Amino acid sequence: MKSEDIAKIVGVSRSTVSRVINNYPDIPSSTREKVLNAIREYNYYPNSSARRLAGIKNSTLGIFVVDIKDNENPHHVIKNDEALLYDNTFFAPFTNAFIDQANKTHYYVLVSTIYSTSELWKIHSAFHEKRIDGGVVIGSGKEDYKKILQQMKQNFILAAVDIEIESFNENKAIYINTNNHQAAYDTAKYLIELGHRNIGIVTGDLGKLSGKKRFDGFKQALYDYKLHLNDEYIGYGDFTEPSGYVAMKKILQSHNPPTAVFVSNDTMAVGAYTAISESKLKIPDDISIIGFDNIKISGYMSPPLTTVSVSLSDVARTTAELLIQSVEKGTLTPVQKIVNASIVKRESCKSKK
Amino acid sequence: MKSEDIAKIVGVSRSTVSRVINNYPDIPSSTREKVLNAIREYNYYPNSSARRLAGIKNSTLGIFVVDIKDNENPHHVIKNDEALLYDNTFFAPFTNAFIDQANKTHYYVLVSTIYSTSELWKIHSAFHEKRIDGGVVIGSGKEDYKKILQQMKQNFILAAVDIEIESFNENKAIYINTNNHQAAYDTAKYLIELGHRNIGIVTGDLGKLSGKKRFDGFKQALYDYKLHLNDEYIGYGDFTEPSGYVAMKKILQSHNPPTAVFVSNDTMAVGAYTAISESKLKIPDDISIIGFDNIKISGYMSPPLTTVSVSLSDVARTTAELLIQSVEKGTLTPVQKIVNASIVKRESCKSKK
DNA sequence: CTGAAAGCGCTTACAG
DNA sequence: CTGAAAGCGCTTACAG
Repeated sequence: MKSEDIAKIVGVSRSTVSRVINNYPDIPSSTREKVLNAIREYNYYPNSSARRLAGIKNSTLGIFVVDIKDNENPHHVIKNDEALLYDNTFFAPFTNAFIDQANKTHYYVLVSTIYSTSELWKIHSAFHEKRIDGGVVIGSGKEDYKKILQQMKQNFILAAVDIEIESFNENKAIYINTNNHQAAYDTAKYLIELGHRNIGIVTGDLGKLSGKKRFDGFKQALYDYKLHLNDEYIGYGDFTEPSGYVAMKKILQSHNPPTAVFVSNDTMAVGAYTAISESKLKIPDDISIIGFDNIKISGYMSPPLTTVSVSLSDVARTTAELLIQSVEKGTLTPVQKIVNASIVKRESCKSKK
Repeated sequence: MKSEDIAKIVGVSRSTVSRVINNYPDIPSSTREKVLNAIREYNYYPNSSARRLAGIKNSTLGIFVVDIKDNENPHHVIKNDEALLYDNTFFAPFTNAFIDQANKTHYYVLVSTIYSTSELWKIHSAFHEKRIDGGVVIGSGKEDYKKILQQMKQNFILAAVDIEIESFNENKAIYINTNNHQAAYDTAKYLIELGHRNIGIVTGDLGKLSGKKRFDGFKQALYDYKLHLNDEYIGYGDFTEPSGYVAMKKILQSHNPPTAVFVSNDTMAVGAYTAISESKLKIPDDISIIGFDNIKISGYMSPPLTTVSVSLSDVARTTAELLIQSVEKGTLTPVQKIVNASIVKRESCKSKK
């Protein structure tokens, strides 16, 4: 069944069929109705490739979930396949919310996962082969993002979530970042206001914007409140659960361990909880913990974890909207958007007064 | 940049360029090299729509995640947007593993979410518009699946995961189901072998294959072991957390509450835990609980939940493989595949001897 | 081994 | 208001 068949059935030309499909105005409603009826009756759907070729947009957006661990420190690598993105509490909510938002506006979405630098071609091929009208990259580090930009033609409609940029003016794209600095600042401030003075941090992957900003915001708060950050109180993690465990272990070996620790994401907080319990310490009586991300597990930990909530679905919706706006317009409108986050108070922090 | 441009640069015809792209044999390696070099140098990617139109397959698979709650009992409906698929512990791992597997074989994947019967057209349109070469439906109930089949042309390559079928011979497709009956049977057997005699169940959505089979397998085990299933020990849930809470509350109101309960999925077990703790009962001392699905949270509950693990990523990989096999062959090979599951013993079950 | 040409199923100026 | 025709960028018999 092609448009010509419909045309014959109704007794008009392909042009006319095409015009009603594309909602051209000057069609008498009687003709329109006849065509529409035939389309319904014969269950006709226009071939999307032919439409694309003839110049109609694809109505497809791409999501590229990058989770490259090429240079990761060996002892952090979890070799088990299952430990890849499958249970990922960061990408899954984003992806789902993005798809929903796109679907609502009648866009399809193509999802690709990228586990190594050598798979970066997937992004370029999707764009260059014209499979998508626009796409979003999420989870990429700075270096990988640069590589992505290299082969990216200027007129491609690209969005980047949670990716650090050198200079906004140089690399045109739609940038969406959560206000990690401010949120981490608030986090430290919260602990300080609870009366804590010896405060530690488990950092995230400092190669990623979120890791760096959370660390910076945290330090800024200590500085503003004239508190010293003891080197012993810093544990370097990489956002994975085992790294949270290791980092917390290290912090607990301080001469005078901190009474509160900001853990840069909830996944690491799970590891940190284990380390703390192995040291026979109690949360929050001996040590207060505040996480970041408000992943689903966090509410079920014991004690339930106080954390920072960034609405990934808000971020996803915003991204989809901005992307679609540019696609409809046919040209990229570069923007930079900061999404706020807030503290979800549960039971892992205690007043020290 | 189109194939003609490359042809001119190299000094051959479009036909030849096309032949090297499509790996035709009889091309002298010198010509092949020249063309390949030009393609690389000028960063040329063939237009996917043009290729499709000309008869090359699309290399795209569709995932249709259906989560229709049209007829759901009002008090179970969670109106909050966030409660949709975003945190879904069932679909996310499947989707990710499926995408990975497809990507490995150089397939793209289009993901669509379907929240109501009126959105079912998305599936047909993706197929009819030739956006995908094959697709998988997951999460659909029996009735919705029937509706999907209605407009599905016989030659479409369709897979269905965890969907009950009336008659395998009638509706040709690739069916992948987990061995819910056997696993639920094992679950009950496990409790019985621990010495429990008063065993209850929180059922899942009985309109779904998994819900029904789990219930059936459970009943079969009791029957085989000559145990009576007390009506008071049955709580009807629908796989959502609140329904688990309500169902467990009901069970606990029995005259002589059971000492062990099989909860048909882990999400409901979370609700059940709450109900139990509100009744001042201890798991597993007062009551043993076994779940199903081994979602990520289950290991972090207190006590960690004993549950059944179906490897969703195995299921996803199998599905992708079967789908791709059919797509490559150009015609659907109907199959029915049962994937096994096994008990993950943790701390929520206790011997009664 | 390789080019010219037809064809895939649409859309859209162009002309009427 | 509407049809004939060109064109989108490929692939693939066909012929040589």
